Amino acid sequence: MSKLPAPTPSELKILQCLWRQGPSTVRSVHQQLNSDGSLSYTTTLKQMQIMHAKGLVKRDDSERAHVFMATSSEAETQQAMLNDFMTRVYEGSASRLVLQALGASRPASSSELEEIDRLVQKLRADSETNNKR
Amino acid sequence: MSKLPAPTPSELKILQCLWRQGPSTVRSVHQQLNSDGSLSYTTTLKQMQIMHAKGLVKRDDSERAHVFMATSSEAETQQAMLNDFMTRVYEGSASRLVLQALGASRPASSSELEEIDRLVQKLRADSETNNKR
DNA sequence: GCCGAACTACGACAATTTTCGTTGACAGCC
DNA sequence: GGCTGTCAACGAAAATTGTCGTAGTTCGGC
Repeated sequence: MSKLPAPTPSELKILQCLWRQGPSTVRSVHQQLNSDGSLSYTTTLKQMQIMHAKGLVKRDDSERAHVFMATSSEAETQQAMLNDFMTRVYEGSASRLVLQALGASRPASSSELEEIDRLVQKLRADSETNNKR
Repeated sequence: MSKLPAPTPSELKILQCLWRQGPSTVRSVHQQLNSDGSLSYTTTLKQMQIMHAKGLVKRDDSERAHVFMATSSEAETQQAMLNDFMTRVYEGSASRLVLQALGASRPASSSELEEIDRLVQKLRADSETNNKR
């Protein structure tokens, strides 16, 4: 499995559309992404052709209007982008990234904090176990 | 205070050098960044000139070898880049970003987890207080 | 007073990203 | 059978990024 390139900002918007909607035609993506009509149809088409050439999307061309779908899941793509970002900006330190993300302007909600708390407890328990033995 | 543009990947490397070393000449940055000598001096110089034009760095040109320093602190820059990344990739959800960062291949160390834990407890306590009143 | 070394400034060039117009194919309708 | 509208493909243009060579300036030593 060869590595996919990181999507550019515009490519990411198209991928997010495909993740929300599932397999879609160019027109469908274009309308979702461009409700204000500021962009031309061929712009979206070209982007998706480039993304297909890069392997970011797969294509079913059995119908006249080709149907595109994302090659990687949203979680996989986010994880790859996050790892790159963490390496570049935080020199690989997940904890510093997390501390700053939690301290950001818009703090997480109560239930979100609970979920994070659960994960942290679990990780701490795991690390305890590994250190003991 | 007008907003600074996000640094590109190479620009970020230069900024990280300036944060580590403090105010530095082009040559100093170039040597730190390019111990293998694969890049030319003028490349680094040009980058830093562009960064100066963008306002990413300030310059003291009272000496012949100009001395550059970062305009924003590392924490401020990281925070801005993180907010942008969070918006673009996670649609603004800090918690989803945090959950994925903690679940990443390289888990945080024990003491780091403790620190995160402390912050989470504090945030939860704060949100309790705010909800009660 | 002149020379060479170190430094900045400027322009150029390739690659990438984002945008769009034009062209050619194809399906349905009258 | 020919017209009309929708679609993919292609080329091209502008902006950004990363790279470098050349030219011009200035300092210290001879």
